[in-house]
Amino acid sequence: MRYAPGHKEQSRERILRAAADLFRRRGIAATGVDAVMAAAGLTPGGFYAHFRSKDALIAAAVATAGVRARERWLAPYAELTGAAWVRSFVAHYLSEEHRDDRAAGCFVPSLAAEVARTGPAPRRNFEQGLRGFFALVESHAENAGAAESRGRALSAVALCVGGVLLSRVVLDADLSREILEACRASVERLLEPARKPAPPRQAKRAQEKERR
Amino acid sequence: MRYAPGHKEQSRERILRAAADLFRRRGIAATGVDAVMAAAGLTPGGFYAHFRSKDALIAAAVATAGVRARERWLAPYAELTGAAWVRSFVAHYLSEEHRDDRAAGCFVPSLAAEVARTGPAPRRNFEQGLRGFFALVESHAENAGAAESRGRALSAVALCVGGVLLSRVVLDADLSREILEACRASVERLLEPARKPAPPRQAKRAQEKERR
DNA sequence: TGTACATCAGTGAACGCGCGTTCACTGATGTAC
DNA sequence: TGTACATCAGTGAACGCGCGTTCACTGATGTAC
Repeated sequence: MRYAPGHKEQSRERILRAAADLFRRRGIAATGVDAVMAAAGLTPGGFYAHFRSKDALIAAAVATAGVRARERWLAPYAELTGAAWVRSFVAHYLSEEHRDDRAAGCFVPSLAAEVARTGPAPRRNFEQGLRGFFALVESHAENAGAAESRGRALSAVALCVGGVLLSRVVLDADLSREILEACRASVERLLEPARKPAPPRQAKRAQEKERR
Repeated sequence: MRYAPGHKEQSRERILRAAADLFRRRGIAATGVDAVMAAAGLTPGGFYAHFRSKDALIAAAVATAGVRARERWLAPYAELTGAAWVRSFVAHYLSEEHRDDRAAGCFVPSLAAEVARTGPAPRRNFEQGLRGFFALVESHAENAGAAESRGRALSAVALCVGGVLLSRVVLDADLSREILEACRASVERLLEPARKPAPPRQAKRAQEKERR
């Protein structure tokens, strides 16, 4: 039905978005080319005018999912910094909404394990998205620039990813919420400035002040 | 070739171990029944004398992988406690050896995302193994019994799982090692007793003493 | 301005292949008499 | 103790189906003269 010349790039975008969504929701191996094309409003035969193979689609869709994650997690509270940013970020990332929204959620918990088993091209693109995630957390966290801030950012991301992953696999709704809550608290604790030997309660008050 | 009556249970065990290994290494959706049976030294036709379907195998293999994880991570340093146990545990769990040994490694980073997309039976078995993992960390960590120890244990597990997951997907060997190292440090920091307002350096010395 | 042809961006049927599953058959062991 | 039969624990070929991929064809748009 769509024959208009000059629209090929738009079709490609639709295919990529459909693939990024379906891969996150159902898994890469479990998603066929036919399903992706149908979700993009096209027939299976046209696929190979856009991509050389399913492997090529996987690599491109991983990159797309990374870019969409950046849009989702970077833009909304870009003006915040320090403890306020951390609080706002974990409240969204480690939320029940994000846990339940696999299709539009972060690509890392959904795709990491499967991408780790693929060839170098998808992994390269995944790594690029992941570096962006690391940089996002490092640049907004309280102790940006400090010697240990890089390691803190890496492990804060690992903790966020692990938390969402575990909260999704668990059947017990109470346990799932408990995991999210525990991870929120621990990420905040991890990204606290550690240089001050002050007891935690005073540190918390200082953060509250800064938030206003 | 194996016709001896009374050996059925052993065949079943071999199938389960082969499935648990292959699922972790190649993924659940990407592993066929034929491959599992071949790895168990049997032909594909015999499979349905042991399991009603591939779904039934998935549920049983997840349970098997959970039990084997318990053997691997519980037994070796069961006599240690507190900071010494934490140090020893993360040194093994967040090691390059574990990262590179997907087949015999922990089932959580390998299978969580895929199991989260399956039916209730595999997820139930996965959850049971995960609860064991939580209990393992909570019971050995320094602040066992404290009010916050449960949340600390949950998030420490999430951090360990996320760390291994990210270290596996990344192509850059330096970044992969950096992730593991950062997570080791952060898990130790998370499981530190938090009540003492002492600066980190003194706390570290105290842990070193306890280790001897 | 109209007509003929080329190109774009698909359609839709077909291909070979591997998957999960079924089933008729078989060799080794156990049991009855 | 020997023989006949039943049962156990598989084998191996076949089935339908869905997958990734190919290809002849087609309707809409652009270009030449």
